[in-house]
Amino acid sequence: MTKQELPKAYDFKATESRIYAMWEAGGFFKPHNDPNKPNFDPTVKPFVIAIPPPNVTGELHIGHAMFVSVEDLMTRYHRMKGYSTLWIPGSDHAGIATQLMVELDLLQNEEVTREELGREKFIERTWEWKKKYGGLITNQIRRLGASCDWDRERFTLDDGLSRAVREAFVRLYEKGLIYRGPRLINWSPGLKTAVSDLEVEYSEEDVQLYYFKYMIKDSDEYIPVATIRPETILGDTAVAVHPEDERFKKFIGKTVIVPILGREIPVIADEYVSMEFGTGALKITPGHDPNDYAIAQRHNLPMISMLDVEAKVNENGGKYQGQDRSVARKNMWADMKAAGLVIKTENYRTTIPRTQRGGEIVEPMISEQWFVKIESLANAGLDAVRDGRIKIVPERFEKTYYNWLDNIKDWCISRQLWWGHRIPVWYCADNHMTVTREDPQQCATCGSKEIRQDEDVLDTWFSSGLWPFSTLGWPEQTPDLKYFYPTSYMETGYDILFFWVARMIMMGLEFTEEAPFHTVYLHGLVRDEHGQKMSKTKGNVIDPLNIMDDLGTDALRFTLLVGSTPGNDTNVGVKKVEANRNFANKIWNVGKFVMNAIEGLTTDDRPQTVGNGQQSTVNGQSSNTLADSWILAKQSRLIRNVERQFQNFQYGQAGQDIYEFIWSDFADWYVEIAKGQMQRTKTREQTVEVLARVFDTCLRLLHPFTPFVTEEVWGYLHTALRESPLSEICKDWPNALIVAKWPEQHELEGWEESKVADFELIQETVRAIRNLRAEKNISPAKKIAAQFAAGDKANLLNEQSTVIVALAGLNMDEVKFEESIKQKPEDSAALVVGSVEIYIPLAGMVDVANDKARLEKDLKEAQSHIDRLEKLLSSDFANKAPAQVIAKEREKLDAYKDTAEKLKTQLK
RNA sequence: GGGCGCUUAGCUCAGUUGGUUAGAGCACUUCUUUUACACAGAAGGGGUCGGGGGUUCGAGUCCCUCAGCGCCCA
Repeated sequence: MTKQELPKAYDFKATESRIYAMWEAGGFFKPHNDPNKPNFDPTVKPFVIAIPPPNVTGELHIGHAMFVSVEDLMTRYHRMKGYSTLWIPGSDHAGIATQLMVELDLLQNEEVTREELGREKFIERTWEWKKKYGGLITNQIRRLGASCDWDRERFTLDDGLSRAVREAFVRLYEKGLIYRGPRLINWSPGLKTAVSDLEVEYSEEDVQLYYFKYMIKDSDEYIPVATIRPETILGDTAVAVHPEDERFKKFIGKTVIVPILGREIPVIADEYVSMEFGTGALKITPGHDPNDYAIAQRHNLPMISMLDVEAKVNENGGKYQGQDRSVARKNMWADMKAAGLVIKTENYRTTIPRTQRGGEIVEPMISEQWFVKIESLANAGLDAVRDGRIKIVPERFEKTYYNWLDNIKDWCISRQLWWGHRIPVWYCADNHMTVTREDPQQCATCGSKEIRQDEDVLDTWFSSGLWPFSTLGWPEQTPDLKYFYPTSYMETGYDILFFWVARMIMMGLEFTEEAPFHTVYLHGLVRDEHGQKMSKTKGNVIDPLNIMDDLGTDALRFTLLVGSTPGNDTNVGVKKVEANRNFANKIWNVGKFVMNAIEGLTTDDRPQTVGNGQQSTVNGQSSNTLADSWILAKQSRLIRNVERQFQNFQYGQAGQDIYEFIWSDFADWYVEIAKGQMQRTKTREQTVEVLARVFDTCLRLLHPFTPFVTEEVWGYLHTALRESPLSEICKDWPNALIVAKWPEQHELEGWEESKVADFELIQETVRAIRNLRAEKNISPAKKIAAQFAAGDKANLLNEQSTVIVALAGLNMDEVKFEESIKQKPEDSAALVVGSVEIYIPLAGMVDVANDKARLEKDLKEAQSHIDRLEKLLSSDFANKAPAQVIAKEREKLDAYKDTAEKLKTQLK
């Protein structure tokens, strides 16, 4: 495509997939220094991120778009900085989610259940399903521009990662950190599996509180008890009261009768019981309540399970056996009412535990499960953050992290599922356990060949916890592991700090004796434009795929990255994305302008005086125009700011600053001035050079945010330059922006401040005239006259006359710059900008009263500043503030005084 | 009950070593299709930074306190 044919608007649809394919084919996503290659240099610093693996069953949602945007930004930045950069992609097997999805699929399409199919066949089918649909999410991640090394893609159920899981389990077991036993766990009756504490969510709900009588044995007296779950009376093994409770003290040690069942249980005293809540007496059901479980352990009470795996009443429930827990509740309460044991019911609001998936009520149950002894692991995890080996950004989450690990309980890692890593434990007929890395042929204890493997699989998070090193080949000491581990950043949402980050830290420290990363960066959650959580039922879900279709990937990425701060939630609405689509278009069009400028150059444009002009242009000296110097100084400041912000993880602010510079400084001012400068032979080439260099730097700075449009435009820029008299500029450029060097910071050279100040005076002057034109409704086409009384700024203004004339729409032949004007011109409007007076002759258009009002308004404002500053400078401020700050304020005061004087003269 | 966060222009948000009557995008008003861009340009209106107190020469920015909203943990 030649440049003349470039469309007026940026066409992201025709660009994105082509650019992505170019990057991938070019091998740009791979670390430039690869330990598996012969020319490997171990001294080159790597930068590594392991992707938070999305569920293999998943489809892209806005949360994925967020983490991909942030991680790709980090990756691209470090790649441009010269690190050997590796972003490892992959997905996890998502035990429950995937199994459910395949089960549903089988049921709907073949009317066959998992059980009918059998375990082996079912797993085969799940693998088939994974192969068919597993690529969906990774392709969607590609669409976001993710620059990860797809050759190193991993899946938690891969052979290598499965070996890592096996190794980890056996090591922990051998160390005594894994045990099996009956414990109270969270049971999901629908899924018929244990779930971890973290997979339980609590919701506030309205329920009934049931009051009833616990009859004292051989007596008419009773203890009133309140419960929200009357059916669990079937599993009661005690009634507890507070030891100081005057109402019930006398019953302590006595026996009460379990309603309907007639079992005899003791009345015990425990300080846990709240005298204020309910009736002040508590029924104890250790088999189905965590608090009761703890009390029962203190008092050596028996534990009764009264529910089966489907949450139906079991053989311990007498006549209610076989009834669902909710049915049993109704029947039980009716029977108790008939028996005269019911006192009352009332409405009550409490938190109900529900499963993350499905939302059914979780049943605490005593069950035989596998656990990781967490205390020593947790302590190691705490130390790593406390002593700074791992830094969490933003810092406040360190407190959350400590708090969680300080109170952590043993981790239930077994799941009664089929899809996952099967627990590497075998049992013989005598129940000897054999725990090995390789599948055993016989029992390690008795040699029996009759062995069977444990039916359970491991929690998906168990394998995810190994992710930063299992993906690099652990437990093998592969070249990748040696060079790329520990990884650099762990970037993810704060909502999985516990689920995943903490577990990775614990596992990393345990198995590699190193922190798996030195920095944890947590981003916020994405909400809708009014801060509401996105949900399908609310209908406020933003689908990133639709957004990318409509507005482009760069626009989506920029929206997610800018305007948010680490760890804070971000509101995203289509309006914002549209604004950023416009920004991409701005880049495109500025690019078109710069390329046209380059192509318009011929070797004849090279003035004799410039000679080795390149040098003088970049450092803003000598032959540069004021505008050249100004834009270079501003850009230099931008680079320093962006660098500082990247170091502090202030990506949003960095993006905003770049946006601001490109749009407000470069496009709105420099480009407009460049149009004039390019008309004069003397400045033509240097102007094009500044345009090219500044724009090149802009594209580099912006590339990690909006990779597609910047890569595309930079390609055109590169080509245009190469074929121009300015080809020297791009002699060191690589083939693609993605691997171009990140702009270097330059120290201030001393000239910047005054050039910027001078230019700003020009800007204010232009604005003042434009303002007047707008006020007077002067047609933009009409060139007007102007007279300047500029005092010591007369020279400056005179030098910049072409700029002022062009931007303010003046007629060069009717413009005069003087130090002062003796006679105020008749019939003209007067403006005051700092110490500069401007007279615009407006034959017939002058509205004396109106002008006076405007001048008076200006004077009032200047006067209020003068008053304020005089007060300030006569206060303690003048003694205590730093000299620089005082000087600055004094200068301001002088300027305002000057302005006020000029205004007063006008008003005479 | 403990912890954390938020409260800045009509809306959504920036504002990280405290420096002096606060910025952006969208929305709004007026003008302009000027050969990079109407997914644009120019000009303009709009807030004193939730309330109160304190530290300081100086606070949106630090401290205390109150209120509202949200999140996490128990």
